[in-house]
Amino acid sequence: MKNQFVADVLYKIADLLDIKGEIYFKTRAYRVAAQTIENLDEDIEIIVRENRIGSLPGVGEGISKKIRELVETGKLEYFERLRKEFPEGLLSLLSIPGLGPRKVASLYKNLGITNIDELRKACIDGKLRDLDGFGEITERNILRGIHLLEKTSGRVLLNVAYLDGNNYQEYLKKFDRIDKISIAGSLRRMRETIGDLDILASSDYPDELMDYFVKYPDVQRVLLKGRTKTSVLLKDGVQVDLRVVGKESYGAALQYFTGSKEHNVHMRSIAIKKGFKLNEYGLFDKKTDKYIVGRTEEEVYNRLGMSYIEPELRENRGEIEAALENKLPRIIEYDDVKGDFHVHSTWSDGSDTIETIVDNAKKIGYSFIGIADHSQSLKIARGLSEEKLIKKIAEIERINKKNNDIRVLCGTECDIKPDGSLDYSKNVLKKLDFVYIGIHSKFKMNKKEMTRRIISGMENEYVDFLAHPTGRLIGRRDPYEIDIEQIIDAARETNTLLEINAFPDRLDLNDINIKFAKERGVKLVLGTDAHSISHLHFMRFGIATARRGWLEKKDVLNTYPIKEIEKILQK
DNA sequence: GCCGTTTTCGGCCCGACTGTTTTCAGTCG
Repeated sequence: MKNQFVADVLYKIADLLDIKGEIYFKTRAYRVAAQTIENLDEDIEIIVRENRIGSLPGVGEGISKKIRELVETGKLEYFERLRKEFPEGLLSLLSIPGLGPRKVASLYKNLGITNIDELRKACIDGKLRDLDGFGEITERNILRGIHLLEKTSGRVLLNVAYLDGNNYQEYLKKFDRIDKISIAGSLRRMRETIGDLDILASSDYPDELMDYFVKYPDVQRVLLKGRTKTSVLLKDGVQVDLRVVGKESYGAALQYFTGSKEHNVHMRSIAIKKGFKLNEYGLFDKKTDKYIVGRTEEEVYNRLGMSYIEPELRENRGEIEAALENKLPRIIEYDDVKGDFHVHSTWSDGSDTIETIVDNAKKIGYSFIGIADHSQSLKIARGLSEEKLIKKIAEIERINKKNNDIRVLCGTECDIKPDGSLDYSKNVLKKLDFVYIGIHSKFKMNKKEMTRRIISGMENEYVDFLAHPTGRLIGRRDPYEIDIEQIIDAARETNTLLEINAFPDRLDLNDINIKFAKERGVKLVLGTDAHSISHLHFMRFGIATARRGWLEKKDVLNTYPIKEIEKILQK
């Protein structure tokens, strides 16, 4: 699929046009089109072939032509020309906090700055302060921005932000003149990475609340401070924004600050069409400015003729249209999951014994727990030989006899070898309660070979689940070269469930592919890939990703009663 | 550049804060 490639080119065109000083609405048009392509659950090449580009929302005549050229030739003349007008590194300057297209253009035009290193030097030399609109403070802020960008690459993983957010929220709840408080922003939507953390509160004492907010022990620096908005930088590099609004605006503000930006833009344009004005203070009559609703999010959605939209769905991927028709799926809830399939024990590279894992699973309230250790060829992770695996099956039988309130399932995470064969014989595989397969070596095969390798694995009759299907590690390793559509189709044909690996740096499959798999009739299975009992709680992030992929309870094996799961696995 | 219960031209989401100004442009979300 070339979808991401096409979207990236459109985003870059928008950035370049911004720097060129093109009108805002033109560059926005490119970004809207890019977002549409990015969120498609269909291959753009097929859409081009069938002459359906023009029917995509936000894609008109001009951009249609450009997409066609890009898909058919792999290049775009217009983009190449535009790119030649500016040096290569200029776009990277836009990712520095505080620098937008106007300032970047001025830096380039007046000082000839083309990349981050040159900008850093110019700041240190005090060259920026003479430019219109720049000063000494700007220089310092840019230097800080560069430092921050290099330290954190701008975003943190969901689990880090989740912990920071909850701890901060607990601290703020101790302020006794606070009425309401919620996490908002991309953390509330449970995106896989979080740029900064948004917290919303309502209080009749905003000044005192802001004073209390900046005294949090983990605060490194206060970035800005006002009556309604204050931002701080935590010691771990995460930025936290607190917004304070009145009670009558709380729902509208929560809706607004939860985003996504694209969801909000769409919401507001619907409000306008229906004769309203929507902002963070409420829903107002467009003509008279009279306040209509705003205390709760439900009120806002309902008054606009929509059903309530869960935060995880708010990415402008069709949820607004579905809510208008009252056709949103009832997505899986966080307490629907009855157990975990993907847990490593001391038998391979896990740090806890099966008994400890079982005790913790019981405490969580699970009705089953699946132990899936590595297979024999994965020496680095102390993969089990067939003999050892047989012994492990016996140990799990013993543990099951001692425990009536939880069922322990013995599985494996069996390696798919480069030739597509599996790392255990069928004789052994058939003795297990379930079989995960996964890629753990030779990641750099070409697309055709890698796709064939994985599909060969799935064709084995004893295989139940495909672990971390794309192999990506967020921020560290790209997905393997695979044809995800072929994999999804093969999963349906071979009755293999695709995993949503809940480990925070994997979250694999991701939300878009999950939605795609569901639409193709494939079921999914959640696994934490826990290597210690503290990782069992990562399940939350897997469920969040399932919710972002529009999954319902029935789409996820972990929500079924254990009797039914055993029946399904025996087939 | 896109789009149409305000429509084929003229809008396009909108408010807060900062730094640089002396009334506002730029950035952010």
